[in-house]
Amino acid sequence: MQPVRVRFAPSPTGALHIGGVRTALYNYLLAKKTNGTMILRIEDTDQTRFVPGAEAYIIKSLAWVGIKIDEGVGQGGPHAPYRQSERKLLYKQYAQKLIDEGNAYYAFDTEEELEAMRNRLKATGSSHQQYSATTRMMMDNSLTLSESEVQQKLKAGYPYVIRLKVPESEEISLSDLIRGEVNVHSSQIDDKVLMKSDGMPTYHLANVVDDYLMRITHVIRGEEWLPSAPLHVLLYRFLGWEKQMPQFAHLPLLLKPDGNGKLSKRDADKAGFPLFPLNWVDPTTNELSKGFCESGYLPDALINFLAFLGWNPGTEKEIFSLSELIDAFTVERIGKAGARFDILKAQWFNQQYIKAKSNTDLAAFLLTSLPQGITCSAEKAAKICGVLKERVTFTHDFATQARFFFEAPTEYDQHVTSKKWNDDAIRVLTAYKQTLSSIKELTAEMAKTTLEDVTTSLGISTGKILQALRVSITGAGSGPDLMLSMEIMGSEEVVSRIDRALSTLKKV
RNA sequence: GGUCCGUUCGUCUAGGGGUUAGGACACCAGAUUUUCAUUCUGGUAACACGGGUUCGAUUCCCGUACGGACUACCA
Repeated sequence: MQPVRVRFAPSPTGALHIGGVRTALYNYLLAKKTNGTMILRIEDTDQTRFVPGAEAYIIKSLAWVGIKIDEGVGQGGPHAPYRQSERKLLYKQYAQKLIDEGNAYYAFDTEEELEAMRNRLKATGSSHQQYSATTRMMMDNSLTLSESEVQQKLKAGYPYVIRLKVPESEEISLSDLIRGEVNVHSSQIDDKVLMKSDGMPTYHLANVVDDYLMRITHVIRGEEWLPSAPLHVLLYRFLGWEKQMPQFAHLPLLLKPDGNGKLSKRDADKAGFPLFPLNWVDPTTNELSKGFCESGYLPDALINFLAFLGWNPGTEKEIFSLSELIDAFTVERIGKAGARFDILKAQWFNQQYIKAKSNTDLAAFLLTSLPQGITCSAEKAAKICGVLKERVTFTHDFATQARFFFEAPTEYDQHVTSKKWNDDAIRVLTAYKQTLSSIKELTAEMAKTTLEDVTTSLGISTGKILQALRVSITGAGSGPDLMLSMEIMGSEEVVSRIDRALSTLKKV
């Protein structure tokens, strides 16, 4: 396949939704697969929705998940600037061309007039209340006004927009890489605003102009854009760019985990899972949106999970690194139907990726989240992670599950003590700690054989007292391999903990 | 309401005119583990419905239902 030029084009209105991350990912996969170019374009043509920090957040998020931008905001490139607000002047000439050639027109209608038009139409029972071929001649625009009236209004500084003059009756078809042929009748499309009264283009114009200028070959975006795709086709045609029109691929949506509808932040909050790559604090409301990163997910796991929401390689392999995804990816294998977001599956992927990491890599997660005042060598942290990794789902689980390595228990699980703390246990532990105290370098193997020696000499089965030993050392009834844990703690610590348990739990 | 898009186990999905409709997550059971977790083995569970086309349709066509997106001077 020829190298593609694809773009991810979010608008900086807040945190980057996970669906956006998936869109970016699919773009990226195709770009890398074909040795092409991944472009980041910021679509900030709506100045009223601009949110400070959002752009930086988007860039940071993409970097975190491992999506590298070849060209675009924060990166530069031959088609700079990549921020639409900075390209403002560019769009005007194309709008002008459309007007000059009779494919667009000025419209001076006020908001009230538009509203009145809609109400009028609604009252007559019209199926759609749009500014279109059937209504445009009743409105205040350069189609109904005389040339001199128009010039006069423009000179006088009347606010105006530029609207596309959509053909009255024509079948518009486009071929979508995922959905095949899609046909829409032009009568269903309204005369969309191309240039707003503040001089900014709308998405429709800006997106077509920029995709053309930036030589975009494939537009991969969410399904919510499918209804306006025919409009874009029209724009390419009127601008004379039909031959350079990119291929379209409209991605299926990410759906709510239960029930139906587009996945939203509300659903995520309700179900208690993150919906954004990184934590995000809304600058105006101060509201925190949780990120996958801070919630203990590994970027590779997230990517793997996301890639499989709407795409699959057609084999039974499920664990794919980013570079394996690049190799396996094809647009043909993207599905058509929306995919529910199942956080349990994401957790499973995360677990798999954590288990696959080396102990030394994992140690970083423990080391960085150790409570104040606790120190731990990298070597010891790696050992701890080694015994813990099979039982961990999130990166922060290391710190919580490793607690007992650093802090002797102050209380003991009553369920265990009430059942397992008995005379036999006390006899074994008393003898065991004595033997242990003579051992300098305790290994798991030694811990085990010594324990067996003690129990057999006392005629008590090891299994009967093991829970008591665990609770005396960790305070809990369950945890990682006890002997290995004892090795990591060292005999001195183990002995003192058994001692302490013996004195606090003496009578039951 | 209108337009467009979609519909295989609870979820993500494979498949495709004749299959015991496959896998994964979740769930359940058993085994391993002195605990929990892991791991292993097994199990429950799906082609939305109705018409065609066909010797035969889950697969192709048409409807219906249901779901979703869109319907702004937002993207």
